[in-house]
Amino acid sequence: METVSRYSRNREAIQEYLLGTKEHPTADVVYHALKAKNPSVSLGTVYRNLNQLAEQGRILKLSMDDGSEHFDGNPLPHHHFTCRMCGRVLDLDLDPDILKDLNDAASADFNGVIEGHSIYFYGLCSLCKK
Amino acid sequence: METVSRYSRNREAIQEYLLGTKEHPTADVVYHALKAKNPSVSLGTVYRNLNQLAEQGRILKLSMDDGSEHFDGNPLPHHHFTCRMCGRVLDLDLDPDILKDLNDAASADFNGVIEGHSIYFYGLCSLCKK
DNA sequence: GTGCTAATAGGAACTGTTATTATTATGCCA
DNA sequence: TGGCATAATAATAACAGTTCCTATTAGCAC
Repeated sequence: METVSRYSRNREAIQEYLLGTKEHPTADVVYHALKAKNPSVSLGTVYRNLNQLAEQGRILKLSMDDGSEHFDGNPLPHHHFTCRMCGRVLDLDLDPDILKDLNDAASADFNGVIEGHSIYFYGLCSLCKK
Repeated sequence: METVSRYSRNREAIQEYLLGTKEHPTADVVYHALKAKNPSVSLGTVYRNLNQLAEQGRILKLSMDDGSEHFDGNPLPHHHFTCRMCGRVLDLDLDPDILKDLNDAASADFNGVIEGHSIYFYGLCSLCKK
């Protein structure tokens, strides 16, 4: 079921929007942002393109602990933090050595193949800790 | 909004079911298992009690990467692995030292308070890797 | 340009979850 | 023990987020 993907103004706009923000918006937020510039976009289009971009590895899809999905314009492996007060999602970089140790430790007495992991940190962000 | 929780046959049955399985079922799976013994249970009751048990820390609620929620009768901190072929969720124990390093590394240049983390490993389980 | 097909808008349909309501059951206290 | 306040329940309606469907529009190879 391989489909060739043609140019699409909406898909471009979605990726641009994600690249231009440090936030990690939900599909709905992206939808409203796009709608501000082009009122005729459809929510279905936003979902289709977000998922397509994520499948192609051009953006990241984050499944948060509360079940909601957020999107991240930075496809490079990195980690995330969610504030339990305000719900904001922030980037968080980790020492690569730690991560290697982590996969090694997980593989230690596990009988399958560990290909990767997702880590979500939680707590209070700098604003909410006051 | 504190409510005292009384005894409930259904809640007991739900917890017993979770304790008696090594699987990590979804609410729906729990619902069908309970229904087999008592056809009059309602899906709403299952959700209410699963959430209540999770809030009380008597079970764990797992938000998987695909957005689905699974429940785990073992409330002690441990980690999970999801097979990308069959979708099964398995337990996975990690060296506590690694985890301490992980939180320390995350706290290093972060301005808020890191209270904890969830880690989800993925790959192929022992059955699917063949 | 013509023709093929991906992308689209709009809305219906679907899924998982929560809220509502009337009823039943638990457990305290006289 | 019986009465009472209220938690728990079953059934179902409502809801949110997401996917699916159909007719139409737009990229792009020729």
